[in-house]
Amino acid sequence: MARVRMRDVAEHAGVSVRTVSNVVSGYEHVSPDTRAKVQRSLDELGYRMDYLARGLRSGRTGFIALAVPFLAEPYFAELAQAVIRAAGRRGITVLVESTAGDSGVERQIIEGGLTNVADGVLLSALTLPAGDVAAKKPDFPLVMLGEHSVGDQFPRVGIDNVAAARTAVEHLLEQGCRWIVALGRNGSENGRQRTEGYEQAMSAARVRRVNWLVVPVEDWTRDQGYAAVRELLEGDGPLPDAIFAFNDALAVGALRALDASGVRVPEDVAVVGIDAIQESAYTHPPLTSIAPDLDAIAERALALLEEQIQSRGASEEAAPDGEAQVGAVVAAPQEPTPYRLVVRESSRREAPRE
Amino acid sequence: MARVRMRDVAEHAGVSVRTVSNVVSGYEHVSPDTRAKVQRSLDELGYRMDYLARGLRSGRTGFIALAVPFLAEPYFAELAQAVIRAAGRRGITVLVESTAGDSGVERQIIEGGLTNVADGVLLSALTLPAGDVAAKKPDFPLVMLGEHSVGDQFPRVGIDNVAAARTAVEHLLEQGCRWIVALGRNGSENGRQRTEGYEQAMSAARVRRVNWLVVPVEDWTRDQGYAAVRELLEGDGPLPDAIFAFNDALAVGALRALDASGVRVPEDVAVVGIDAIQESAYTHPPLTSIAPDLDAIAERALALLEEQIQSRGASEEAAPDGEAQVGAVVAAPQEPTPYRLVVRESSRREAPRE
DNA sequence: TCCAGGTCTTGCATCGATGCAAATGATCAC
DNA sequence: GTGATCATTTGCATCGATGCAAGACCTGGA
Repeated sequence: MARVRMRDVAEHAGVSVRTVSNVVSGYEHVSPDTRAKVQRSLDELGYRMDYLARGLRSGRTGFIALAVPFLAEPYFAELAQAVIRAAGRRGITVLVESTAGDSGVERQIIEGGLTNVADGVLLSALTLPAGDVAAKKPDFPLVMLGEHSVGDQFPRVGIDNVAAARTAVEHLLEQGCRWIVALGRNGSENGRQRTEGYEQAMSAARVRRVNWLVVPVEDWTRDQGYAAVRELLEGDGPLPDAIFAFNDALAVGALRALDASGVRVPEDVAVVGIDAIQESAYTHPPLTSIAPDLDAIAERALALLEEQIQSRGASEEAAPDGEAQVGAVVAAPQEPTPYRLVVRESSRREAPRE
Repeated sequence: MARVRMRDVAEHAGVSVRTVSNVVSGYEHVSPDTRAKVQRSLDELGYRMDYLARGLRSGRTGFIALAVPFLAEPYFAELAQAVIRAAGRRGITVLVESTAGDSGVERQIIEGGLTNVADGVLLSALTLPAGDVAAKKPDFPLVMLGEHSVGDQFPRVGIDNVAAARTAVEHLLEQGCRWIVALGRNGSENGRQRTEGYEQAMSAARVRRVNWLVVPVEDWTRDQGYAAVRELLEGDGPLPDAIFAFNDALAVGALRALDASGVRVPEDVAVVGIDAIQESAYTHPPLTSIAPDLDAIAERALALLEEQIQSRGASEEAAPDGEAQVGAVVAAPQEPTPYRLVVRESSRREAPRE
């Protein structure tokens, strides 16, 4: 059974190929009779659109690419799920790429490796050096997820990392914690911002500098969190009051390390994370975290991307060989998406210690 | 900057379009001179292949689709990651679909909704009724992941669910457990098989029937595991010895419920899961689980799929309007992929109780 | 009766690449 | 010198759909 093409349907129904196309695409000026007749042939032969051919001719494929560093990291998996769901509502199919934190792949994407397969790209960059994005000036629709895009050349969707970190730390301070360790500083922009939020909150609360501590890690993974806290516990000094982990994976690792050493949470050390991944409701004890609104992120990212996709179509008409004007269209800076503080046991203290 | 096409490169290099194509695709009979010249133009103009056009003409896109029920479920996320990695090694790009456990979407995929965008499909079906797959006889390359494909019409890759369940239960028996609850029976084929493995092990160990218990759930999620165990604990009877959860998500929920009720693991109740998701190494206590070899699954699934893809190309030549012969090509039943038992604290008993 | 203005339908060119087979040119054996 | 062989390069048709614009047909008003 070879493929059924529009031509086959057209012959079967006794109309032209173009008319079949009109029926399929829902063109309005088709007589009810013709439409019914064609529809019958369509069903009978089991016609299915060849998306490649349509994409080639029309310049739109109905696909977008989503690039995340590690799909196996819960946060990205949940983000991907949200994007896929939101895209489904818009009739868009998502092509998921895993860049594996390799800036080579990320760069390739920036340079348009997926253009004309995907109408646009959602990029959750991890390692990409700031300069690269700026330098490349991609000429296709692109929206950054999570990270501040340096120089704000492209729209970016995500929470305010500084504010989110500040909220988390303020919560710990409200619980009476005074000696709070920030866990997770690394080379990323995101890490820098969350560190800044931590410092703002500590500073505003007039916590003495000797009680500030920023612990570096390589990746934001459970095992790095575990290893870092393990090391912290092996020192002979007194324990901190609380740990603010830059994401939940680190927090999960921290909880495990504390548990293994018999440190009580939250009585001895309170813990807070960011992301509110599903797992965080099931840790021991359940983890307090900052919950970004993933659906809102996905929705807005797609809206922005579609905006770019449409304006691109238009601008290419207007200026066949002009400069890349994509960025300009969406010059308006985006407000950060909302987040919530989800308070669970890991940070709840009956009566502040101090 | 409009797109650079082969034609542009050809003009720039002073050769024919076909020669450019030959250089790009690595055709061997191209003189070094020409190749170098074309390559220079390619680089200079920044040529990038239009995959749609190539796919349309050649019938191969270099994409495969991976359909999983919930991408946000760690097991599927990790599976997807493994598939993406393995595909990357073969120069294949993966299109991830989330069927959301909706058999409508699954059926659509079976019926070929993605054909000629994807060269083949890897389907991890969840809800799809047995009959559907059998009835539809898809005429495109398809490999099932995880589930036994009913009637074995298509190749299927995955562990032996019965044996894996048996291994898990045998481990509990070896630890001295006698009253083991199986948690997770539901409508799925997978659930049936794991129940069977449980029964085989219990039966072989001559455990009294009164100590058998299979607890049903709707989905294999943390909250279902939590709710089911919660209910179990609220009964006034004595506690079971152990819980065998059909997957790690259920086990995580179970652990949380036990923890919340002050039941000690493994002293009071031992717990074992299946999947060995990354999270399972960080639970309280760390969870014993069955670890399928995801890389092996991904590798083999891709190998089988490529085999089908190639043989399809061939068979279409041979029999332009013949029946779907895809299934026949891979008639040889597949051996299950390997798995390991990963023993952690949740099931380790110093001295058996009984 | 004729034309304007609308609906409905169609043919042809085209998107950017590759399959096919033939043309060109070089090399070699006889 | 001549035909055969092989490497190299090319032109043309084609994959399956849509953009475009014109053609066919119908209606109602002058």
